[in-house]
Amino acid sequence: MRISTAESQVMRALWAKSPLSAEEIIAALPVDQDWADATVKTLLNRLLKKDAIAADRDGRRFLYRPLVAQGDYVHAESQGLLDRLFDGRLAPLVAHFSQREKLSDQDVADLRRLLESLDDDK
Amino acid sequence: MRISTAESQVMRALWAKSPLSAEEIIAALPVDQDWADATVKTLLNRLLKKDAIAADRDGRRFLYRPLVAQGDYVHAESQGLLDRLFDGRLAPLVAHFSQREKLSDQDVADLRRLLESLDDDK
DNA sequence: CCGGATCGATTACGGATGTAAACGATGGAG
DNA sequence: CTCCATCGTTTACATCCGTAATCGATCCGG
Repeated sequence: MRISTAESQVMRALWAKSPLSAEEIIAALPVDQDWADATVKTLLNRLLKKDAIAADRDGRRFLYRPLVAQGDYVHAESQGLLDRLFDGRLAPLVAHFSQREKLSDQDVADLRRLLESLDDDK
Repeated sequence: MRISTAESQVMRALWAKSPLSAEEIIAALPVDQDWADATVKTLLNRLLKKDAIAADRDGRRFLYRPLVAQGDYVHAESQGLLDRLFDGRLAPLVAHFSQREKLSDQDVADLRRLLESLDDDK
């Protein structure tokens, strides 16, 4: 059962902090993403139906929490993109970005550190 | 106007080689992706309507060629994923992969080379 | 010159998605 | 006790997507 992009915004909020009430989730969404409350309610219900989240009653309201691990979702999505666009491999994606948008110094530094830590493992 | 995942398979074929006739495109699609001919025709028409490709008459048939540059598409998709899942930054994605599936030696080597070439630019 | 094969164009159709209003239960204010 | 505000639930609806059948024009073999 797939999590759509709109739904992923809700998951995002829950992955950042949970459990949260519907109201809190609405508040936690990016400002530029201004959905009607009803819209978020719909997304919550769809996620419930997909067993991507669970709801625990807390008085008259519910507190929601993720059932799908962020890592699993992120991995599936990322791998899907790599498969579709980069023959499933990571380096070409990084290469792509290094040519288009210059990588930020921050990114380069992070990547460098990452590779070093890989060395250490060996 | 967005290019869907199914449509992107067709684009993939055209980016690899163009112009191609519908028949050639069908042949060029991955074997595991066995669509009815009619399906590919539909996708071609949708892509035409979206101005993602163009068709030039060649006798009784058409030869199709991409109008959208592969780089542009790839960039939009990739950036979208990064924005949705990694706060728009690249390093966290790489970090993610380095934790889950071990990066292949190939990938690591490629990344290392990439970073070195970035150094050279400076 | 005719009928079948072949193209592209048109139409179909169920399910997912984005977006949201309407409805029904219920708890709290007065 | 009653009525409104507030939740979650149900229903709505246009569009997109995946998948494909059908239709109409046209070319080729006989």
